[in-house]
Amino acid sequence: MEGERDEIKKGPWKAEEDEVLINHVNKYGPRDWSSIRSKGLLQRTGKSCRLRWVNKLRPNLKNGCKFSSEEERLVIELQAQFGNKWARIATYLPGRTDNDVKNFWSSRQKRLARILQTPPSSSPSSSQSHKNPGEVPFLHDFPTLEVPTFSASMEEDLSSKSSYFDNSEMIKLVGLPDMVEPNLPALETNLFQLQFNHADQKSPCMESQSQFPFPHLPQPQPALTLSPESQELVARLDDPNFFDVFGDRDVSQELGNGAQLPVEPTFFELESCKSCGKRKENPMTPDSFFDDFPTDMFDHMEPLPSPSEW
DNA sequence: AAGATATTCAACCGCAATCAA
DNA sequence: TTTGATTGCGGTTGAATATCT
Repeated sequence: MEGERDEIKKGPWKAEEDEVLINHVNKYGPRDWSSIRSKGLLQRTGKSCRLRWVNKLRPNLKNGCKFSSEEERLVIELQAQFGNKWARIATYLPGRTDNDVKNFWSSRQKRLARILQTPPSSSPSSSQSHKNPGEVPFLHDFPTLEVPTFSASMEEDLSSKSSYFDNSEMIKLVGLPDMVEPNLPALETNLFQLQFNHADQKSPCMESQSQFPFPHLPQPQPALTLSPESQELVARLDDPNFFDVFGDRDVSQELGNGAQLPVEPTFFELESCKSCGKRKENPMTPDSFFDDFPTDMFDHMEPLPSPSEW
């Protein structure tokens, strides 16, 4: 039985603990984390101390500040390039930690998964409204496929997301039964790249939104090629019927209000970070481009042909 | 107003790399 | 060279909060 003095404290940090940690860093610098406990300053592990410092106490952190559109774009591009190398990606985002990036990506993936998932027909009490009840369910009833061979970059991308999507989940999300490369994140990345390329060419809005200097990114790898099926899917972005793939749900509700067409760069409203902590009060700020489709763009869509005809 | 559901985010864990003795 | 300690990273969890019905 160890005395209370030797017990390791876990859980949320108190202000007093933060203070002790900050004092330690001021004295000795951000190192020797284990000595904090060995000196009896805190009952936290060195690991915990380091994490606290890196994620919350370090100066110049954008704590509580939602990712700007520029940051979102960067994360998406960098993730496509580096995979889930959050620490590396975070180095491109001043004031953001690997944990921030990781959390951003994780919640984003969950949201996408939810959006792309067809509501189970067995849940009529689902919170989704149904404008066209009984319409073609797009994303279910597909057989679970083995993950096929990908290009190198795609393999990495896919394997690195194993915790987010298992194979069958991935297939479901992509919803392309005979798609050779059922890689949603990669596909999404391509969609984004299309958008941003589009924006760069057509709109001055994006420029005006780049209000702070981000490092120049290495060129995205051309290995992110899509299968013909994927390319067709991407090409359908300009097709007003494209989002019929979401089936009969009232997607617009899920996608949020104030949305605009993705090809118009104005869908990214750069959120000010000056008053961090108010982020919830800016519903116009998108988390992803999916949030920025117009709420009524799904109102006049016709069902796509059955996926088997794609 | 209340319960259900979704989202966010802080913090933990395990593992690997690095360092120092 | 080995070994134990430390550090860093990515994945995961769960509580708090927000949103929806």
